[in-house]
Amino acid sequence: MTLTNNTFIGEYAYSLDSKGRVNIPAKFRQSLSDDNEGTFVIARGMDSCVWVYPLIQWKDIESNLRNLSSLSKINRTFVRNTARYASPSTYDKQGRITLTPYLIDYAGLDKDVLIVGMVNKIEIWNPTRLDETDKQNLEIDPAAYDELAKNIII
Amino acid sequence: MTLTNNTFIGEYAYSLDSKGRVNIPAKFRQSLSDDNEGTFVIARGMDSCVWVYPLIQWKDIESNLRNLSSLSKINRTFVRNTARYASPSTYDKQGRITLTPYLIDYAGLDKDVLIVGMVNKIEIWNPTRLDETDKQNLEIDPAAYDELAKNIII
DNA sequence: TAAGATTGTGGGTAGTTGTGGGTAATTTCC
DNA sequence: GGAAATTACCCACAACTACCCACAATCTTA
Repeated sequence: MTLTNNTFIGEYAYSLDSKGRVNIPAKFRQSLSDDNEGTFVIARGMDSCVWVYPLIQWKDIESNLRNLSSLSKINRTFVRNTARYASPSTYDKQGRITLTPYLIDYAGLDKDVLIVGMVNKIEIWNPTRLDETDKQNLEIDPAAYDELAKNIII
Repeated sequence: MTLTNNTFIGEYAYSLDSKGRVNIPAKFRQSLSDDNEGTFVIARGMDSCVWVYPLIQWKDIESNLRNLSSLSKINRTFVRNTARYASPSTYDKQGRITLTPYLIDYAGLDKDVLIVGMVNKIEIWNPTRLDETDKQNLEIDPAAYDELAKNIII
């Protein structure tokens, strides 16, 4: 059974090896469409985690960045912050991608990691940090939920 | 694995040797399309860094500059500042380009340099200066920044 | 339930990449 | 025109990365 292409849901506990490699869950790989050529782009998440995009999804982001003129300082800063920590990573025959030392450090990753499907992308977390983040987010402003409700039906 | 042509992302710590040469990361070179003939154009960045364009990208910029009328003073200044410090540089068999003394001095480059992919061009930084620039940019208007992110990041 | 297939994890090896330096060709200056 | 300085090209080594193989655990299927 295959869900929609390039769509990721669910949570998996995997491990990061000494060479900085993590497995991408088989279900996620199966969901990848062929035009991704088995490649993801890893980037710095807005939370304390690593974001993993399917290549074609990232290309969308890239073409938006390409249209920002470097004459404007805020554009330069934005492009730099986004592109700087990103890098493509093709999975090997075992289904693993290699993370960069910077991102491993940024997300505080150790041997045990959690892989979380975020629908259009994947997040890689240190389990402890995800717990902490969850706790902080428990007190979300109900008004914010009402705002969300306007945009999504569940 | 093939990313989009002439597109650069990621950050690399490399070194500038005594002859003014810096390596262009292998991934960046692989992304260069053949019509660039292994040539980049180095120019003075708007921040305190060196900008490195693929040749064909630079030709685009040139034709844009050509269309700026010299009747306007700001146009004259802009064209002059852009063209004056630019020069082509073909990489050698080891993948290195040679920087001009002026640009090395302008960017304050020492032995250790950071190479940053900026999607359509490459930046070469003195790590210390990039840190400082990062800190200054923290005071950028967050609302304007979020506005950018809203339109781009998925 | 048992056999086979698939999936996750660890490690070895060959090829690639980054860095330093040497030599020949070219340019500059007197 | 010739010497000095600069530039371009080439070679060699060390570190790293990507690829490959092997095994164990899990899931699937008969």
